[in-house]
Amino acid sequence: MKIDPDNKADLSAQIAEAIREEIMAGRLIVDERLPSEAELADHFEVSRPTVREALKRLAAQSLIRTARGAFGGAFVNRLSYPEAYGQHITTSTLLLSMNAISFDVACEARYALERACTPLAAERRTPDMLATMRAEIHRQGQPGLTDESFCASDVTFHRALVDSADNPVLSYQLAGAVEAMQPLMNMITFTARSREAIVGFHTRIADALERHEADAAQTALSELEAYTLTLGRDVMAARARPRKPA
Amino acid sequence: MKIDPDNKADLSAQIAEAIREEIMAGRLIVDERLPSEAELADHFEVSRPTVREALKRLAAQSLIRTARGAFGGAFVNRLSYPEAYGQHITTSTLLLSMNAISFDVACEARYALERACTPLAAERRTPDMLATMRAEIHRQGQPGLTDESFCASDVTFHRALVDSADNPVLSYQLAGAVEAMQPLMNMITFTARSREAIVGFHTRIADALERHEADAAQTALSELEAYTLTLGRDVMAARARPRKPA
DNA sequence: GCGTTTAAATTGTCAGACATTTAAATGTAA
DNA sequence: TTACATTTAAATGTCTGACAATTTAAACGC
Repeated sequence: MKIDPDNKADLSAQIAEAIREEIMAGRLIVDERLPSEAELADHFEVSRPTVREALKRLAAQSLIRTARGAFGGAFVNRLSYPEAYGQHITTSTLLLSMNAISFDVACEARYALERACTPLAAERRTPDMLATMRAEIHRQGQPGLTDESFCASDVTFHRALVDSADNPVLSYQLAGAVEAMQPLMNMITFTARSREAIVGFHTRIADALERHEADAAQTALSELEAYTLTLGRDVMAARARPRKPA
Repeated sequence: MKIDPDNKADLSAQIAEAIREEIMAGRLIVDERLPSEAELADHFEVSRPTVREALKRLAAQSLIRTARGAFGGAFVNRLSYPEAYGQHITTSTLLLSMNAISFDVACEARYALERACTPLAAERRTPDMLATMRAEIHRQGQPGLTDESFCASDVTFHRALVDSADNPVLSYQLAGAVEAMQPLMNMITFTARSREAIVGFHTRIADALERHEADAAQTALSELEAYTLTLGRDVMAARARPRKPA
């Protein structure tokens, strides 16, 4: 780890990249301690603040963690699921919100991925997960619920559906697709009738999973997708129309 | 954006988090310029190096970009697909390599997600994408190919399959699942016979997509999954057995 | 009017210092 | 000997002040 040519880019970025590659390649393993900031500064022939900026970059990606005090320092961090979830959700959300992704495209991706989980979920769903889904369905039927709370409950329901597949890698990958849709969904006004319809779909999905019927669950999911699409399209059409209606 | 209580955590982490929330909430919009480092230091009542560490954290997540010179500064960055891809792949790869994820679990997730793309890919596949798949299949049949190159070609083939669904959000989400498997796949020794089998599955998939037959493609994918699983299990079993066989 | 120069603003980097935290080593008393 | 308090050393966290490099806009000269 001593590559630093006559590059023009920021030194801190180069140093961060050099260390990152060491970690990605497995040459720095989990919980291994990096040299101290002073030693790194000496090694790369830069000042300590520059090294620190590089380390902060790595810390922001959860690649390292730091500890103060004697025998402290920077350590290669074991990327935990919560950390990975958080980063994935952040990235996915920003990607969708900043790139004018159409509601249709995001919706299609989300439901396609969720359907992928359904066969596994139908096979492995636990009473616990079913109870979570039922609870959220019940919450979604409450009259006083705000649109935002309804959306949040919707996310919780779908996450339970995904988690029912009992595959942490799948849950991780899906987290981005499901959570990133929330800002888009939050723009929708859920009327009493549309809520009723959605609760109906959710109930069909939960029922199907309970009976281990993957196909029925997939069908319900597809119909929910189609229904969501119509709700979203109305919103997007209204948004595209700048002339405000009185 | 002026929240900084008597928290114990690093100031640079707090400041980064405060700015990150502004961006995520949309209160700082794309291409908007942040205050200069000096102004931020003044605002948060910290020194400039501390502010800089915070900004580097954000830059590492592609949330901001910086420009030098007059009228330079830090700007909210529009997260591009390549940047999002890169971050997602990094995170996914590390998550798998550092958490003792079983080959089975990773494999199951990957193929479940790929099957989710198949119906769309069968509908929308372009001659271009088919040509890419055929080219990779041809490469995979070359005799002199190293295991690593075979793996790389495998990834390219599967990415073409995913991209055929013509949904950038789907491609982005899948990138993590497909690419992160590569280190695991690289541990496998692909014999001539296993390569022949895999090429056979790939050909069946490409043929099915060409004929717009989603079901046939999914079936082939499932069989490929099962076959990959047996290959992977052999490797993992050998790894788990420390007594070296002469 | 146009090209050149100058100035100003801003990030990038450096040096050195002090503050804070942590764990090990040491010392002390029951 | 054991338990507890103190010291010490190593490391990160933070600050101050300065200079370098870069980029744009304005001033200037022709």
